[in-house]
Amino acid sequence: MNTDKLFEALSEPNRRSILEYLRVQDRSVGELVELSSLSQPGVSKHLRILREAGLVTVRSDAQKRLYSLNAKPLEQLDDWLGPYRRFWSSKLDDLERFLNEDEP
Amino acid sequence: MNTDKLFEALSEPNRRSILEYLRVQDRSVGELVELSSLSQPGVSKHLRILREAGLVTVRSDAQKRLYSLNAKPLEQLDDWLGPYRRFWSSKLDDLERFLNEDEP
DNA sequence: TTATTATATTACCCTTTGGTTATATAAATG
DNA sequence: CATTTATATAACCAAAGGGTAATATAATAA
Repeated sequence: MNTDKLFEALSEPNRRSILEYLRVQDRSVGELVELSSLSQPGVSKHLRILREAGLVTVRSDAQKRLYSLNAKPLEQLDDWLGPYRRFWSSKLDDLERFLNEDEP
Repeated sequence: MNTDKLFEALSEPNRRSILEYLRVQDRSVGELVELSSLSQPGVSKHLRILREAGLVTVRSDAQKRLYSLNAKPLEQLDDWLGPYRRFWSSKLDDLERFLNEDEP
């Protein structure tokens, strides 16, 4: 899945909220509408973007559509963070200092 | 620093590129212009947004302005990912299965 | 089959975004 | 001080984004 689309999908606060609701349990569109402060089409539009980013999956249950979190793509985000980790980990900063200890 | 602003800043591919350039070494605006495919004002605008998200810092060197990466805010992203990790870590998935082994 | 329920799409609106060119500002240099 | 160099801001524009009401679709229920 595309990294650009992933970041794009995550850039919207309402979409991140939806992911957090789905982290707790699967939800129908109607439930997500109640949980959010959005209209039904609003929620559906966000769900579409999340689906296209691979962050959620749907299955049908009678007339309802149940959405589930699919966190797999977030692993990409974790990977993206990888090279930046050393910059905020103070322990590694110490290690760096140690490795560069040649200078006076 | 604000989480919304952080995600927003990271949602733009050119801005993520700039961060990667700065991960290697500090850069003047002019250098970033050459590295990117953007106009000088274009780069300056992105740098402003990165600055406001706390992801870069500036210092002056003669007429130049040298930008540095500040990865600290990315720790927030790492934290945000926290609760999602268990969803993609297959090892933990195995642990979950084990913990739920009561069911036939 | 018709009506009801649940969701997706369409059509619109307004605001924001990302890009550019032109211009202002700031520092160094002749 | 005038000029050059380097960057930031302003002004502007087209496109995208996010929101809603209205409408289409899909599945169940009467």
